Amino acid sequence: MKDLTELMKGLLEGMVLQIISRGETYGYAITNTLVKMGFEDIVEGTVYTVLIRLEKQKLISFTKKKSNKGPARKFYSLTEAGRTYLNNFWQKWNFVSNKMQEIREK
Amino acid sequence: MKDLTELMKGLLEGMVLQIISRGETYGYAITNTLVKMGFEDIVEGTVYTVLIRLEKQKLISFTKKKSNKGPARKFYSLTEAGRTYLNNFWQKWNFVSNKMQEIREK
DNA sequence: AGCAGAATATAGTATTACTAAGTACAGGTA
DNA sequence: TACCTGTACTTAGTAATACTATATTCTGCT
Repeated sequence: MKDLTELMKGLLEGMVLQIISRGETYGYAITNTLVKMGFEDIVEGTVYTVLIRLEKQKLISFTKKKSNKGPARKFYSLTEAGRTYLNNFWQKWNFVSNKMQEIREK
Repeated sequence: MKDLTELMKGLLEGMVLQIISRGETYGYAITNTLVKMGFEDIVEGTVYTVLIRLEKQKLISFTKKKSNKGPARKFYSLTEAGRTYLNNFWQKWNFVSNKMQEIREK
C-alpha cells in the first residue's frame, strides 16, 4: 500500500521494537520483513534511522556478527527499558485504535 | 491519555474530517469533542492548523455564522474531494491497523 | 469599564519518515 | 586481477505534522 508515510509516524518505531522483541534481528532483515508485509515504501534508510534513534534512547542494544554474504550484521535485542517502552506503546495503540473505532461508528 | 503526539500524526487529520462528516461544525467545538473523548493534550491551536490545512487542500469549506457567545463561528463541511479523501483515509487505516494486529500477534 | 469565556489565528519548535547518495564486504565471473 | 551483484550499514537534507505560546476578536455579565 502507498502513501502511508504520515500514518506511519509514531507507528514504525513500535513495529520495529515489536519485531525485535520476537528474537534478535538486524536492520536489513527488518526492512525486508516490513516490505514483504506490504509496506512498499519502507526502505533501508528509514529503518536504520529508527534503529539508531532507539539505540540512542537505550531501548535496544546490539552485537555484531559476521555474515558470509556481506558486511557484519548488527543484531539488536530489547533492553529492559525497551520492553517497558513497548508495553507502553501498545497501551497507547489500544487507546488510539479504540477511539478511532468510536469516531468512525458514531 | 498522554504522550500521544507521535501516534496522532496523520490520524488527527482523519479524525477531524470524520467529525465534520457527521454534520457541519466549527473548530472550537471539534477541539472540545476530542478533549472529551480523552485526547487531553489536543488544544485549539492544533485543531485550527489542521482545519486551515484541510481548507487549503479544498477538502473542507466553511460558512461563517454569528454566535451569541463570542466571535463568528466557521462552520465546516466536507467537499466532494473531502469525502473521497476520507474514504481513502479509512482504507489506509484498515490496512495499517490490520498489519499492526498481525505484527503484534505473531 | 472591565472581566471571563467563546472563538479564531499564527509564528516557531520538535519529531519523524522519506530521499538520495555513499561506503563496505563477500562471492561469483570474466 | 578486475568487475559486478547482492548484502548490510550510514547519514545529510527535506517535507509533513502536532505542539507551544501568544495574540486578537467578540459577547454577555457584573
